Amino acid sequence: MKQKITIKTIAKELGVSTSTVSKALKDSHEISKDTKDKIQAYANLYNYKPNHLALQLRNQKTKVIGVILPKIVHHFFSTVISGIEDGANKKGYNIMVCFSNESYKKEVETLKVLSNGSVDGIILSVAGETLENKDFNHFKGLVSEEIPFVLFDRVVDEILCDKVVVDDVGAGYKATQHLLENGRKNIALITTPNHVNVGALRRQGYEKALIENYIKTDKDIIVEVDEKLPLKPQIEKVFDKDIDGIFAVNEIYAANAMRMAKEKGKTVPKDISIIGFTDGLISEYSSPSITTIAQHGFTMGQQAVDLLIQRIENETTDFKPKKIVISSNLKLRESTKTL
Amino acid sequence: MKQKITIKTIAKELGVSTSTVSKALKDSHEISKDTKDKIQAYANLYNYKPNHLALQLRNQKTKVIGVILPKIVHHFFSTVISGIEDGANKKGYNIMVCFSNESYKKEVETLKVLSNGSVDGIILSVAGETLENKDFNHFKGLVSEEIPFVLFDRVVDEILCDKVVVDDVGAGYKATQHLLENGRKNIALITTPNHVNVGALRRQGYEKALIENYIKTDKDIIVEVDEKLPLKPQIEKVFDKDIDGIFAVNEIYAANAMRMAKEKGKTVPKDISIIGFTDGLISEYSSPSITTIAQHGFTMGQQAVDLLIQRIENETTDFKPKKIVISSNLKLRESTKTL
DNA sequence: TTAACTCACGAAAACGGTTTCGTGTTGACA
DNA sequence: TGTCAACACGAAACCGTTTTCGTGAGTTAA
Repeated sequence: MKQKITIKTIAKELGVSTSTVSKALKDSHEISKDTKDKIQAYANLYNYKPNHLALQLRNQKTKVIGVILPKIVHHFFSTVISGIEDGANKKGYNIMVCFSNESYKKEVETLKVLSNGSVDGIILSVAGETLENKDFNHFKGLVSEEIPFVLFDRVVDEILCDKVVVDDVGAGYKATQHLLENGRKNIALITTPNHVNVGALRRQGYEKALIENYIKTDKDIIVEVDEKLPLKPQIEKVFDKDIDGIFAVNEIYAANAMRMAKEKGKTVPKDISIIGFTDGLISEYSSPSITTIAQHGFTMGQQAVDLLIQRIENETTDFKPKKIVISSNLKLRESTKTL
Repeated sequence: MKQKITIKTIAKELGVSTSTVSKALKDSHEISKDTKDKIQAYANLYNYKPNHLALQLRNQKTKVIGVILPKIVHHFFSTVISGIEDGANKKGYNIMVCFSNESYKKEVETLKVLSNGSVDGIILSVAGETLENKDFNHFKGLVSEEIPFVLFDRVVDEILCDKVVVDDVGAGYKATQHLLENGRKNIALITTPNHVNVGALRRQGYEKALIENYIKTDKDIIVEVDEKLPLKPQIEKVFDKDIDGIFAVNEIYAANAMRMAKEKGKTVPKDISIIGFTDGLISEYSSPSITTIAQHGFTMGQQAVDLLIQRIENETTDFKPKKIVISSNLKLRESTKTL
């Protein structure tokens, strides 16, 4: 890289002190117009840019926000990033994005790297493996160092920090209720293992809706997908039973359920209604298109970053963690159309 | 944030100089075992972490790579990010991700922010508006400052820097050829306006294949989609003509074409074959699933970051820009199945 | 006994800025 | 003519770390 021009070079060239240059560039009243003009002209000519690192060191802040996600090639998470970036940008922050790839080890390492002063605060959604392990010491460390820290979507209740989540129970309830209102009685649930808390919460909503409608939950039509095994046979299982509705806790499961329905000679939504989660492109473009719960990822990202920046800038007097619950809503499409 | 422990605090507490602390923490032979033990124990106890900013300032390098993309909620781009992050991580770099949102102005601003020393190098895919404007001065500025800079996918030939692209012409050719081999004769093209160079290149491949097969290109069955107008009617237009194949230059266009085919009472792939671009989830989960050109975004990201890091670390003797062409390949699915 | 050498550590500069606190020179006013 | 304020600028400290170059004390060999 070319040798960058610094305040020192300008000072030397123009025979003034660095303080004068610094002040002149900030248009300080302390400096005479003549000198200011001369310095500013020189700076412009040589395209002077203040070195960000030096400023960061002096100001003890980086104006950078660290974001750690389990994965990126995923509609919901990329939408959230988009919201975070938008919110951050409006307040003059940049974002540094890292991925845990659902791995506990990588999450710990990444957190360590980011917490050494590279960023002013961190936004994170917990890796799958970490949720499984239930080892949250790395988060506790962060909190005790008082580094501003916001969890979103996949959160851990026992960590005392700001959080942004969707109303997963309510969403599961709404989805199931919608199927029930469509006259469906035997509603299968395709969900994640219980340690993934969002899955567990959505399941609670599902069960709540069933109970309110005096329907017994039937373990045989509930699948807890094991991500390590092939998806298809696991989903196929529920089709052995007599079902007329499916609630899947994410888009991929929903799309696969739909495909399986077709293979089994069932028509959607005539024979069977399907509802998914996450309003992604698959749901929109599949045919029939899939009714889903919209998660408002963009909003979540914005809210998360707003919370974080509040912590960063307020030198908060109020230490009580805040929790924002984003309400989700149903996006009606063809897969649950009443005939 | 809690007051961080620094080398200075340690030095003061232990009554030694900062240089001694620094050396002790690096296990320097200059320091006696006793002193080292004492200092290291203290550092561990108080969880000392060296301040990254100070190191960056001293070493004049950040170990951070800036990435600027037109958008993120997009399968291809998120895949590329994933590849970049992977490659960067392996070499000990982090990535700072920003978005131009297809806007020229934001691209210029973001570039300015990143080029003030916050990053060691930049990877970028050009914003749509910039391609339209053809104003590339901000890139030229970067290059003349000799900041390591890699363009990918949406590149500008006149900028002298490393580049990573897919073989768009070849891909367009392969796609069209495949349709021709399926016995299709009247192949529509749904593409972007010509200023988006990837669209233009894919079109070249399309035309080349037609010419080689002695088929006249018919302007009436080529749509240049205007992103500012609703997509559907623009696609509908080609269905007025007698077509039996469609090559769409991206996934969204392909999915919409498929939907329109259905609306028009045409069966895919019996009446009409459809082929898309970008191997995303829509193509995989649509039904019938859509044959596409796989773009290998992950590989592109890795290659781009490898090129960049070479530039950053080699203090390159060889100033000649490199261009890597990633060859794409056909992913056969149902939408072009021969019956 | 003295020169030479090793050991263990400290002082200071450097990275690129900002900011506080002088300070020498004017000019105005009593 | 003496006093004081305003003006325009510079010196130096500071942010946290690394690194070069001393340097004093102790040890060894001549």
